[in-house]
Amino acid sequence: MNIEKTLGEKVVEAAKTLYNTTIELSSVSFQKTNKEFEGDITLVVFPYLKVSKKSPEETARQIGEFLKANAPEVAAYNVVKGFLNLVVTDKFWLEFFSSNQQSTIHNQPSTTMVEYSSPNTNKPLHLGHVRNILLGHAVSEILQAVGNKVIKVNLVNDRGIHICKSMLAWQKWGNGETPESAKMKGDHLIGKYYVEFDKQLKPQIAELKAKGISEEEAEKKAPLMLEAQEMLRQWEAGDKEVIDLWKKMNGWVYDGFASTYKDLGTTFEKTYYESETYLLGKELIEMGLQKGVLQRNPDSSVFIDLTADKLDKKILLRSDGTSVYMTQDLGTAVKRQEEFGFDRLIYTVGNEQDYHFKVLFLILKKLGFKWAEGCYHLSYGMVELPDGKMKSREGTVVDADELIAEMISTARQTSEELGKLEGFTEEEKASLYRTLGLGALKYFILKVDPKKKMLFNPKESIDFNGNTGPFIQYTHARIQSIFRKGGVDPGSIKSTINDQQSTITKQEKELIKMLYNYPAVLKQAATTYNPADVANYVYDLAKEYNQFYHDLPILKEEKEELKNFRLALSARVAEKIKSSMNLLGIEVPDRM
RNA sequence: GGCCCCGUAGCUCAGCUGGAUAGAGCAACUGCCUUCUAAGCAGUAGGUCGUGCGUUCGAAUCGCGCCGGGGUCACCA
Repeated sequence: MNIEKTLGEKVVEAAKTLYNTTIELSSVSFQKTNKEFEGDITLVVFPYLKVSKKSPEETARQIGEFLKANAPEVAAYNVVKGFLNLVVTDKFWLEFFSSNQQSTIHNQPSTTMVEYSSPNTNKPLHLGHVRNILLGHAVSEILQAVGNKVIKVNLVNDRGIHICKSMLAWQKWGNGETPESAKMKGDHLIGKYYVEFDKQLKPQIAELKAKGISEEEAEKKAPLMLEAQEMLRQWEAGDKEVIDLWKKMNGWVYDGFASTYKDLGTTFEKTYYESETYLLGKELIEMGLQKGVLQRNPDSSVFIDLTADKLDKKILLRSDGTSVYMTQDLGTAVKRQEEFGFDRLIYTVGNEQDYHFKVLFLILKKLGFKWAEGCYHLSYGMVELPDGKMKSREGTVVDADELIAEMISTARQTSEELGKLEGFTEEEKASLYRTLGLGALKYFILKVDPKKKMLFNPKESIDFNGNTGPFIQYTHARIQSIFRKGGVDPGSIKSTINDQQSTITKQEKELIKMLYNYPAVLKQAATTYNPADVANYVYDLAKEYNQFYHDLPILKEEKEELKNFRLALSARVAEKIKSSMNLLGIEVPDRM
């Protein structure tokens, strides 16, 4: 059931009959009719003037007349300048609605791996990570909804100098403190020592600088820094004491992350650890050298020359034979391909790494991996605060756990003020506040186009009115309330409206049209990896429903037939709100 | 400096595969709860779509230049 296609074919016929010309079906495109004109679907006739050799108005009129005579779906038409507005019959919409069919979308199912989150283990998650996690999760859900097999993976950066900093600080000043003894989440505890390290390091650097050593040099030569580097060497050498400490402290961090992931409602099929992948990729270097794709410097470091592709030269192996970030990413990608045989691999990583991924994918192609075509960098903009960027070092970060707690508490406050929760147990209330607080946060982040940077104002961004998650959740709760009041089971409403004689109101038709559009929206969101398409759709749907709800009686409608139709319509809208929101990782309550 | 991204109402964002008088929300102002949840609905006000050329019957949308903001150009990750 596809009205565009049906009418498009008729337009092709019209061109044949009226102007004796063959036009391609694919070249016929319709758009939504503007609100201020009558009609559902509009054909812009300007492109056909050359063929018709008539004025825009006359051309539109002729095609309109043809369609009205030959397409049973067209009830009427009107012409405004070169715009042919077509009114689709109520019968068509009602039949679509009562058939309860999806206007199906064709999609090549594939196996898609989505990498997201990818945290460091030396500090807790902040708002930037939240955007990453929500995006990765939502994109995974959307891809799955259109029929792909999705494998969600996380790549944890659990090794390196930054972790040694936290370890060293804890060793020196921690007095054996644990998350239990400090009553702190593990990731926050580690973060505390990471900050402590920096605090202790600063005076050392200042001291060296006072002796006339350059800033850069001072940072490297400060005693604490030397100790941290020594610790990293011991880690790489497999020193048992260091490894044990590392395992213990990472364990704390993972417990902390697990709880944040749980709050955000995401899970991973597989977690990769850099401590296990950082040596990967070296054998690719040998292969690349043999293929002549890579070159070796006199100092025996290895690089690839991408200047012909308007990129730079990139080192892939240091002169001491150790690998770099890029090498590791190459190796990890190959390993993943071997393990899962994906068709697509999506990296959810901030846009500051655009260049890195451009290079990564290009090297994979040059090494001869065909599947590199299926690699994609889901690049997203930063989250900025009113006073600028978030920087961990400067403490200008919005902590994920604190933010979540704050959203939940605001939800509680708002709910208590409104006082609609009579009969709720304390647990039910607590669960609702979570649903609402997290709904507000997730929707706030996902409604904006991923590739754009976004501004988060802690004071103003927590809103529950207007274009927000709770507004949409509220609409769902409202619908469920109707069913409760009417003692109706939404699953078993029989809408037996007689579509021969009945007409539908503007509000009803708009809702049916939106239900009709859902698959197209989903497809669009999936092909552009953009959850914001779903977010904007579900907002529009909720807004449209609220209008319908306000303007027309549902339970109070006296005609049984019409009442059932409106109940059925409400049920279908509720379903769509629920499934759309679930794609965004947002739950919808039945009461609020 | 080279390359990449962005610039739409006071604020936060839609619209961008070219189409009609550029849309929402927030903030401001005004109405609507003895009627299915007012976290709602309706309305007023707010825009030379950064700017200048160009392509086109038609440009917020495409191209080029300029201005402004951000990112990135490690044998760091």
